[in-house]
Amino acid sequence: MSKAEKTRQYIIEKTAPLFNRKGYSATSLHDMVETTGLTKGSIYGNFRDKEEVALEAYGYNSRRLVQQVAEALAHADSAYGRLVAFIGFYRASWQAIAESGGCPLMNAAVESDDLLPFMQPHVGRSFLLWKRKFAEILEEGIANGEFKNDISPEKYAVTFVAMLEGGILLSKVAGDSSDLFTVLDRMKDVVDREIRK
Amino acid sequence: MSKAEKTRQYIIEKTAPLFNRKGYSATSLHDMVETTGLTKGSIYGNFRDKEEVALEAYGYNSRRLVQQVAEALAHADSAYGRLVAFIGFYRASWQAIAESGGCPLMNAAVESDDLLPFMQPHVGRSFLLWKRKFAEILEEGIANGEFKNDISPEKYAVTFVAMLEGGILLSKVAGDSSDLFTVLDRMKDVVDREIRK
DNA sequence: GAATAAAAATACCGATTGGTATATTTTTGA
DNA sequence: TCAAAAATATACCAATCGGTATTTTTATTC
Repeated sequence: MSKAEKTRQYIIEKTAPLFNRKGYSATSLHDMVETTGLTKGSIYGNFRDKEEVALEAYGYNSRRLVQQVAEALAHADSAYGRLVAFIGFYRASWQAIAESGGCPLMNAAVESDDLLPFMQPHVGRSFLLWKRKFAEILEEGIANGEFKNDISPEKYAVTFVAMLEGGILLSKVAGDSSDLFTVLDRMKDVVDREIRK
Repeated sequence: MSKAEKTRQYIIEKTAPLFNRKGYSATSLHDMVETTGLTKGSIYGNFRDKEEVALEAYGYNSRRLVQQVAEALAHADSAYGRLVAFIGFYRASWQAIAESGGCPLMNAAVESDDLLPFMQPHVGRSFLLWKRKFAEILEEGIANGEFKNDISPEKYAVTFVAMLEGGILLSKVAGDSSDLFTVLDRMKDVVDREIRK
């Protein structure tokens, strides 16, 4: 990895949390200079413009979340176990998510609709992947006989993602875990009562 | 109503959609001047600063939403009818909400956490009222025998608000009503199967 | 280790930001 | 209708915005 590639990665990793917390348009070059300890010249030597840094930072933030979830699911040895681990992941890391400024997908989605049009397709893809992840686990469980075979994986996936995002939003606003936990409890209930055989 | 009060109200009503679409910090004085047709001098003659306009605009946006929902519920003559009307309201007006930049509560919530600290308590109160509205209908239905009496109004209220906000988010990102409609269908199902006697 | 290439720092640019002091116009009440 | 007061417009301000040309420093390669 060349020097340039290293600093490029360094800039992304350092600014990513900032972009998630302050927002992608509200984060200024000055903020970026401050948190990286580099200068504008250095940043613009490695990136075309602020948009490019923001886009890479969003990619970093969303990929990190996906990766963390993947790690949480790695030890589960059944579709049911993976669903429970998914729910457990959010129970365990809601505080970290709240402190880092909330769900990166939701933040970028809300900001991107009129302010960051270049980011919108990326956010759209992230949400599709997110729903797919849920749906795949459900399909797997149906295929191997863990789950009832008359359920719609796509519809449950949409409902679960909506509940998760809504729960995160409510808990962030209230500054309290209880609303998200209420939603997570409900999700666990639905899995046990409606999905699991 | 004096001239000043009239223009004050005029400024709020004209800028409110703009704040919801572009965001409260990204909307500039220039934007405000453009959409109102007034000048900076006139705006600053009626408001202390941009924060004050933003706060009033948020109040206007959230109050308008509450009022629209209240109108949708007005004709229902039972707790069940009000729940169905609530769900129906979002089915009928999702496009209008999407075009106006999304749910004003969600937008302000996402932006306020680090960027608009002065707005956070107001948003928190809005969500509390939102949850209360749902819970009240559920309590009413339990009291008059429409609904099962072993359900928790607060927990169902939290779950419903989370589903709604999450569904709106998914549909806005996808630019398509189907995800929100999936969630609304699910809510109707839950009401019929778990809540209604 | 010197020459060269690459990366980073400095110093600057015009445009835009939120905000204000002052001048002008328009309401308003006698 | 005519002053006084209130409301609006004009003209300006310093600070910050994203971005760039140029110089200086640091890596790299022979």
